[in-house]
Amino acid sequence: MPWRETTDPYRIWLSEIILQQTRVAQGLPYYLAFTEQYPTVFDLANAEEEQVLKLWQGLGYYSRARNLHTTAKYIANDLHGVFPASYKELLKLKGVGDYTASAIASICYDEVVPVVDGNVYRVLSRYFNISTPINSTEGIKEFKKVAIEVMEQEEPATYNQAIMEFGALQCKPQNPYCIVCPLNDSCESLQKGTVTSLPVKLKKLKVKKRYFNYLIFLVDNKHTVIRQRIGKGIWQNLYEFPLIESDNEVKLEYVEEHEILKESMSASSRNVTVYEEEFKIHKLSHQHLYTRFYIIRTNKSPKLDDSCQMIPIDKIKEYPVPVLLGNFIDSFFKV
DNA sequence: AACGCGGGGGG
DNA sequence: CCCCCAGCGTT
Repeated sequence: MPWRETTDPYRIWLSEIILQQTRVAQGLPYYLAFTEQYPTVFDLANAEEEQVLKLWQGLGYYSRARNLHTTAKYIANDLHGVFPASYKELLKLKGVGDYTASAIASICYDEVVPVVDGNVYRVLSRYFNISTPINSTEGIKEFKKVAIEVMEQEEPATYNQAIMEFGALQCKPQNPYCIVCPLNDSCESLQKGTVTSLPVKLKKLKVKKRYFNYLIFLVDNKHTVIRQRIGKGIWQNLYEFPLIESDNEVKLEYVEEHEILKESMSASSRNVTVYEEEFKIHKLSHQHLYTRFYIIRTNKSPKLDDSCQMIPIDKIKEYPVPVLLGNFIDSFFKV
């Protein structure tokens, strides 16, 4: 892995942000793209947020990209490009929490601070047979304490990366091959037969259903309308098409009668069709989006509020969009 | 202390 | 269908 070949704090920081809640296989191409496009923290700081989000497109948890950019500007402009060099100071950076601060401090500055990520929770909970839920306040404190106690003092960078890799390759979530594990003679959960039930994690959230009705304007077959998502919620600062969200499935008439469409132009000057009757169900970890796309062909410029902008269709790929819309754009516009 | 936040991959 | 992933910020 390329981030194992450097101790440049910029690259270690970048790799750790990308890898938060993200598998190495998914994050690696993004790491390569970011280091290519932005070789230094100054290059990243000088970019527009929209460009950063575009390069981040598809990786999810977009607050990571926004915080990444904010922190890059802070380090480039206020700290003159010099990263904080301790766990305590790193922790103050936006988007850098306990795990990431420990990772950077140990890998770049040889500080003896343990990383406690999903892998480490699993290894420690099994080896010491600890059933405290890893996502409870108590569990977080308990595992951090244990991690500090058992941490090797000599090579913190190697130790931290090793215990994570041990969790990823040997002490795997499913079907760990304990018979060949080098720790099997002292692993408490293996002795007690609790390996498959550890680590303990508290309840999962209920998934919410939402209905997204996207309006795809085709003005003279050359322009379309998009707007940026603002405020709270999913996909903050990414772009999307004008959206009618509803509590339930709606019919074509509902969309045609909706004020967004009614006020945009007269019914006689447009033609509304459904792209695909079948819902496109986009699954996020906490909500399912039942999505339909409505194609609105017209020769007149629609009157929409100031948050919307009309753009040439051949420029649509320059805007950061969620995967759901990226897939639609690929299949519908074929650009 | 609980919740919101993406998307992909494996069993 | 489920769970998990080199977690963090907000409420």
